Amino acid sequence: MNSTIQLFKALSEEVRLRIIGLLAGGELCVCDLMAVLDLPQSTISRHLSYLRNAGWLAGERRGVWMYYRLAEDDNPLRAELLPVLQKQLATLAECTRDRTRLAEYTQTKQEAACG
Amino acid sequence: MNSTIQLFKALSEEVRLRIIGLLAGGELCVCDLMAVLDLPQSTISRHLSYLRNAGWLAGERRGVWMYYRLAEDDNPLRAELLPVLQKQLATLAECTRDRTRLAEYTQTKQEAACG
DNA sequence: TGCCTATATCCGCATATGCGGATATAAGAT
DNA sequence: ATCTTATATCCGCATATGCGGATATAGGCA
Repeated sequence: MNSTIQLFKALSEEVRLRIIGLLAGGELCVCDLMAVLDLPQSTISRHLSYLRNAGWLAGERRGVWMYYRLAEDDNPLRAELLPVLQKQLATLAECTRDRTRLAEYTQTKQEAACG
Repeated sequence: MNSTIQLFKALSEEVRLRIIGLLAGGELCVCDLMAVLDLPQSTISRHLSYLRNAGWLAGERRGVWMYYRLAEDDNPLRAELLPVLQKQLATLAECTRDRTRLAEYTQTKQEAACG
C-alpha cells in the first residue's frame, strides 16, 4: 500500500511532474533541468531525490555531471501509469513550454555545461 | 496542471485509496463505509469530500442516507487512470480485506442501517 | 415546532511537505 | 594536498494535510 501511495505522492507536485515531462524526452543532466526549469539547484536536487526514492527515476554520475532518466519498467503499476501520465503531461501548457525551452537551451548550450 | 495534481494528490492517502477500492464494486452509503473501514464518521466524510472535490466521486442523497459512487468518465485522465488504479488496488492486502469485510457486513447488516 | 438520526464541516493539534540558502560531499585538475 | 565545480543534503521557516471530537446542517417524523 505504501509504495502505491508514494508513487502517487511523487506525482502530486508541479516541479516533479515537469521533471518527468522533460525526462520523457530522454536523459538529462541536473544542469539542463536547472536551466530549463529556472529553479535553484537545491530545489531541483530535492525533487530528483524524491522521484528517485519513489521509483520514478534512475540516476548516473559521469564525472562531475549527474544524469537522470525515467526508471526501467520493473514496477507494474508505474509501467502502466507512465504512458497515461506522459499523454497527460503532453497536453499541459507548463510542460509544452518546458520542452520549447529545452530545445532552445540545447541549441545555445554553453561549452562550460555538461555534454 | 493543478487539476492533474489534485487527481494524484487524492490518491496519495490510504483511506482514500481504500474508499475507491470499495466503491469500485458499486455504490455505497457512508454508513457502509464507516462500518467496513471502522473509522469515525468525520474521518470518512472528510475523505469523501476530498475525493468528490478532486473529481473522483459523485454523491447522492436519498432521505437521510448519503450514497457515493465513482464519478462518470468526463475527465480523460481519470478515465485512463481508473482501470490502472483498480487493477492495482485489487492486489493490495488492505483492499482485499475491505472487500471481505464488506461482503460480511452486507450479510449481517442491521435493519436500522441504510438500504 | 421539537426531536432524532445521518452526515458535512469546523477546530485545535500534530505531522508532513515545499522552499531556498548554506553546507557537506563527490569528482577532477594541479 | 589544495582548489574548483557539480550536486546532494541540511536547516529553519511557512504552509499543507491528516486526525477525531464537537458542532452545524439536512432530512424525516410526530
